[in-house]
Amino acid sequence: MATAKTKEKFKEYLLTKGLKSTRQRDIILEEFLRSGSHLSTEELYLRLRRKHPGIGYATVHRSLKLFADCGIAEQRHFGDGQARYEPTSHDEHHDHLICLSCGEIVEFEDPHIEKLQDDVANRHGFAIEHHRLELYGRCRKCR
Amino acid sequence: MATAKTKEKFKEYLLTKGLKSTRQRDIILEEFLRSGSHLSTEELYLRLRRKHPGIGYATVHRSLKLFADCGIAEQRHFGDGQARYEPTSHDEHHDHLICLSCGEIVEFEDPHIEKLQDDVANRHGFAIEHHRLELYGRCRKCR
DNA sequence: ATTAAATTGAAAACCGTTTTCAATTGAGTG
DNA sequence: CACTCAATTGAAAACGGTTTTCAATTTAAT
Repeated sequence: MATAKTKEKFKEYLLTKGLKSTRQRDIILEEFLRSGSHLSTEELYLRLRRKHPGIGYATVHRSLKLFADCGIAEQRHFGDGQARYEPTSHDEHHDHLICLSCGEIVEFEDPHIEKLQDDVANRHGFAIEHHRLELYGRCRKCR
Repeated sequence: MATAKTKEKFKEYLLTKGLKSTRQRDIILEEFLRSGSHLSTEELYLRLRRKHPGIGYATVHRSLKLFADCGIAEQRHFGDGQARYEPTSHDEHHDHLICLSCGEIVEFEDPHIEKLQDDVANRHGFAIEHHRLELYGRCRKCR
């Protein structure tokens, strides 16, 4: 858990951009890192409200965007029409399995697939910046 | 171009559901099939308006959903926040390369990748219903 | 023709996201 | 420690794509 390092990186980012370190940002980042992956803005906002009723939705929203700009979070879109954020993992890039029944989201890595994707891109003359691979179905419990 | 067959399938679908065949639906389906892939509701609506100014946005929207329910169209979401529809292809399943500069969308097939996806799903006990693979980057012209 | 149900177009509602704005706070400066 | 000024905040409004509502119209079966 590189929580300290992540906070460091965020502080660094704020400095270089002339932005300010605030109580709210600290609290939101803390909760974001504690709460695990794939949270929507709404979900994070609701969690925060338990202990910090003063923090507004807009601030949560803006903080998540900041985290993404800074590189410590990534925005994702699964099929349900709302943005979700996950802390940037410093391991291998990963993709997602999503259960259509219970909503569970499982991460996986497969370098072999990544390689084949690069091949496809090359074949079409594309310079890939990022990709998205999601497998939707029923998890072991739900089927 | 299995246009006739597609129209047939749609008529069939309307019948079995007790829905009605209308002038508007005919026109919208015609234009949808003529216009090629990956159109948003808005885009299709604008095209239609040229020759058929009477047709409303809501009707285009509802027709596209009907087409999807019927199985002759599929809804997609690429990164730009609006739904796009493409006629269901009866060939191999395909995925997409999307150019971040010009918005061009190229289709590709790769059975090898599909196979590896199935392997991943099995490993995690998932029964896959569908998947989504999109490669975002710059196309040959744009880079 | 008659009828009942489905469909239509315009406008309003919806919902997640983003912006506005006045009040507050953070962090350098004298 | 004030002081200042830009950045930030929370509430509410605006936004943009999607979906629904509703009265009028059309369809298809009688």
